[in-house]
Amino acid sequence: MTLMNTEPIEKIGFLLHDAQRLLRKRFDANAAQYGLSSAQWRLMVRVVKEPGIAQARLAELLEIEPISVSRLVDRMAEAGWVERRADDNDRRVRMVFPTARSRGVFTEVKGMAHQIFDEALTGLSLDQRHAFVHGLETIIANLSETDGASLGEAQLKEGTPA
Amino acid sequence: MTLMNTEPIEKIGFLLHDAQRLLRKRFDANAAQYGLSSAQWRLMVRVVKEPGIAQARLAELLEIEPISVSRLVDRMAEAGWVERRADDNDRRVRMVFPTARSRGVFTEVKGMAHQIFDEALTGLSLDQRHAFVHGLETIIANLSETDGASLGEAQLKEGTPA
DNA sequence: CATATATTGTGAGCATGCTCATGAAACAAG
DNA sequence: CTTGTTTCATGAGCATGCTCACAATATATG
Repeated sequence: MTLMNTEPIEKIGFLLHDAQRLLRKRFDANAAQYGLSSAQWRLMVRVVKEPGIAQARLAELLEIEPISVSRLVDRMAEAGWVERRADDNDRRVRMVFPTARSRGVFTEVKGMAHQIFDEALTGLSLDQRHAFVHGLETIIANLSETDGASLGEAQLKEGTPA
Repeated sequence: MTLMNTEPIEKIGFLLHDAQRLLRKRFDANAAQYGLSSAQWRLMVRVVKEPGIAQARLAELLEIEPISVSRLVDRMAEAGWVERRADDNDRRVRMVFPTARSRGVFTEVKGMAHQIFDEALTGLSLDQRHAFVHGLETIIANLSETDGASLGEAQLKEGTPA
């Protein structure tokens, strides 16, 4: 099936969707033994790296909405992964700290994720891996430029810094 | 910088996640004018290609659970994208057909998706695009093989915590 | 035929994302 | 200080996925 001379454009939407879903499923299946989801893992990484981070900052880094962070932290606090504390300098802010339990499993889960990624990339040479990462980074850069609607509204956002 | 062996590995989870999310957001933003989501679009493609397809078959093709198809078809039937009909040969089955409206916008949305994919891949040569698609297909193949838990069954399950 | 098993679809309820709206607190001008 | 604006967090409610459970139907087997 290497006769695919038709442009790969048609397929990338479905391929990207499938690859991401499979990777997330695999991570979730392995992290379930810790009671941790992939969304919670992404948040935990940030909190462990920057204890006391504000939820608004987490939303910015994770590129999800603040309300989504709110719900995620709700469940993670209840599960004992993080805890909220008030910020004495800004009473609007709820600082998020990792628990001892978070710090305990962090390295372990990180290693697990590494194994999964390694398995996912099995069969690709170093050059091929770099080419693949380059493709991902290109897509992210292209679609981040005019993050809203592209067709029909692209003009409106020209020259918008961020 | 001596051994770049692990460097791309660390990032691909987050990169894949980001690229897929951006692509989906861009599609949804543009398809919103039709009142169509990306999940509904994926299902519509299958239904237009194979009118009368059973929900169980859709679940298999879309690689989601039958219950998810059920809810999706519920909303799409209500929105006038598809309609359910009984199968005279198997009274368990609910056949799914595209409406005239579906067939009407199909080509249009397909073109829109193509434009988005084209924009996403801007700056990549044909070779680079093929290399990227090859990477995606490799990941999908690697993770589809043992679709369940990999490490969970192999090693880590020994000392199950919690 | 009768009974056991498999398949098809769905209800209940949860996780993770979203939009829209709102309250509390901080900040900027006057 | 007062007022208007911005920022931070969250409530309400929806879309899309999931697991678990179950009813209806089809199929295989004794």
